[in-house]
Amino acid sequence: MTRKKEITIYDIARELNLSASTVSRGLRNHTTIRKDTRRKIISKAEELGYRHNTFASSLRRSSTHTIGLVLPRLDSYFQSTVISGIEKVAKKQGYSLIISQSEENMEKEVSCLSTMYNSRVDGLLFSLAYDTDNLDHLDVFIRKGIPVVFFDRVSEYPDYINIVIDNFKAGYEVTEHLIKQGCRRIMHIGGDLRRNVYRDRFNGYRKALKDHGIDYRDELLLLGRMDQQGADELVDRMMALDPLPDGVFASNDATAVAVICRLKVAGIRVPEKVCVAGFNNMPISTVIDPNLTTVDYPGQEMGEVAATTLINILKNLSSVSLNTIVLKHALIIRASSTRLK
Amino acid sequence: MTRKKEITIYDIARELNLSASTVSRGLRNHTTIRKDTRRKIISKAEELGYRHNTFASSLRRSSTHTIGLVLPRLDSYFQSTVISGIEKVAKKQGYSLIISQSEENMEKEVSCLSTMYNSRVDGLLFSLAYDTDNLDHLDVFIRKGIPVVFFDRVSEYPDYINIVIDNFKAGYEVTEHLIKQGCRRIMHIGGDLRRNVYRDRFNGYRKALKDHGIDYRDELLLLGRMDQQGADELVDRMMALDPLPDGVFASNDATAVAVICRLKVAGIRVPEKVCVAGFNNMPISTVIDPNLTTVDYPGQEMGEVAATTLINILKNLSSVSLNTIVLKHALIIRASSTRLK
DNA sequence: GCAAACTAAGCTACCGATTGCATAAAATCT
DNA sequence: AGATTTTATGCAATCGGTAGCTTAGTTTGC
Repeated sequence: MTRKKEITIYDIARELNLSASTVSRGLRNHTTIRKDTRRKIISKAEELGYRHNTFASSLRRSSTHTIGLVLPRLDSYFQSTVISGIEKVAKKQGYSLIISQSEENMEKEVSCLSTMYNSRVDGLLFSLAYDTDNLDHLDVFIRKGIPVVFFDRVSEYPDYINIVIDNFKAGYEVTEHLIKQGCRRIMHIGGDLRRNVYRDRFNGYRKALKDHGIDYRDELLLLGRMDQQGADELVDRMMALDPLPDGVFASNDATAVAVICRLKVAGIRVPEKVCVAGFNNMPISTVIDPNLTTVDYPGQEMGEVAATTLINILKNLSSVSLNTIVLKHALIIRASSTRLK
Repeated sequence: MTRKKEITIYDIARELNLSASTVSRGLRNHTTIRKDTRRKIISKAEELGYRHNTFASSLRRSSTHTIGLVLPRLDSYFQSTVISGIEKVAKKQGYSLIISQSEENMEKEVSCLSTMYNSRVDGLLFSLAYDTDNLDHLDVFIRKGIPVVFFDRVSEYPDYINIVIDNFKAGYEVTEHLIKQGCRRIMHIGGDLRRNVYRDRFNGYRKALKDHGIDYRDELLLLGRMDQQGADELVDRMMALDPLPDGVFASNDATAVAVICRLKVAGIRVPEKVCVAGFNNMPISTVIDPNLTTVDYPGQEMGEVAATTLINILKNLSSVSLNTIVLKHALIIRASSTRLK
């Protein structure tokens, strides 16, 4: 390994007959440095191939210019759109991003957070794992005054900032739409009700039923992990019902698609016999035949808003008075739930 | 913001009447520290809520325990499986991961790399943007002896380590399969031939044609961006052909799916009239009707191997003699290309 | 019983950028 | 011109951990 000596501000200072302080200030566009001195410093820095030493700087200023991101899964299209949004904003604002996945597991989540804490992130973006049931692992962040912004799977505590969509309303809209298509036995497939996204959608579903004079029935509620494997099992349980539901509102598109596929295999027609709706508006929703009714969820935008919010707090640009930011969603009606009238 | 003072090794040292060096060594399991001294140090550290200061340590040791990852896109299912693999290994090995996307654009790629360089990553994992046509931006890494491991979209230079699958063979296999299904006018849809993945698959396609006595025809080659929008345009161009091809080998599943959807809309039956095959074995491939023939591409595993390889180099565990690691792929034959015999 | 060898721990000079305070030089005022 | 302000720069301490060299204390060897 070639180990070439690093250029420091001292090297630049020596070459220009200046002090290190001046060089340091010059590189950071300090007001007290004359313009042409600054120019000289910057061009010399380039000439020598200087690179800023983040560690020395972080050590001195005890701020790292790094944002931590902890989320349930990396290998999911939805999550990746969120990350993409976060990364774009962070890059533009000059923040580094370190990422860790909890794999939907509270224990791993705790360990991710501890890594983030030890990496001294300036702030944290956070989406909860499936089974997290307390937030004690956030205490250290609070105690140190490290701001935390939740997105998507947010916390119930009012101390944190949350970026969400109106899951209750979205759930209501989907259910109401199914009712208007003539469905009366509507099944809801969701995840752990400790997670706001699932709970709120479920509550929206219940409210819509109630408002339309339909009794809620426990046997039409199916909860479980909504990933690839989980979906199969959930669909098994659905198919075991007799009679089958005449409408299905699944809390994500992957599960809705699994439902449609299974119904098709069983020779049950969608939407004539069973209307199906999903959630998230993933690319898959326009590939499945019939195309899937779903809720457009602005992942990329959510990432951007979350990152922007956090960075504004870090830069003290934002009064921390805001608590929850609600992004727009949209019900997208497609063939899987459309019965011609 | 509460700003509580950080605990340092000096605090621990004072409390235990030891020197900072001893504490530092004790925390790192140095041999010259007595076992019970070490125990005392560690328990005192926990008691006081000490956390290791990475910056001070990085500054002193000029090594960051951080891996940089630069890839074309974050909002892609395939990429996210790779990232997931990388993250798991990095976490297990105690490395932080910082991630940046080039958005398929060489200019941004250059800027990502410069960020990575300035963040002083210990090593770099790298997959090329769509239009990158030289690697000058890697020079600084080479000069500093920072190891770089390519994956998926790799470089042609022999100085770097590459993690790939055998794209040539895979392309050959797909094409040969289509030929065996009776296709004679086989279209190939791919990306920029400067990228190994596209070039190799294309060459495999050509070779298979040749080996089976079919002339290669330029009009049956369609190159372009293979993302969501790009796919639509490519499919437009395909549909303009007269006569249409009787087989299509697309270099990713998204494009293959777009092809099938368009053919279906046009009332052209798949696979009876046109056989279609994709690449990557994304979840979408089992949703499209008919299910898509494709090549299974081990994304998660590729990420794991890339990260492991890099970390082994960083730890000097690996002779750098290895140059290319080829992972297994698998042709997965499904209905979209199966004509009953 | 005393020198040699070994153990365990301490001393101190870094790593490189930052910043409050001091100071020199130049500009402005009286 | 001399006093005062302003502007531009330098000095030196600091952030917290690391590692080479020393040293005090203990064990082993003859």
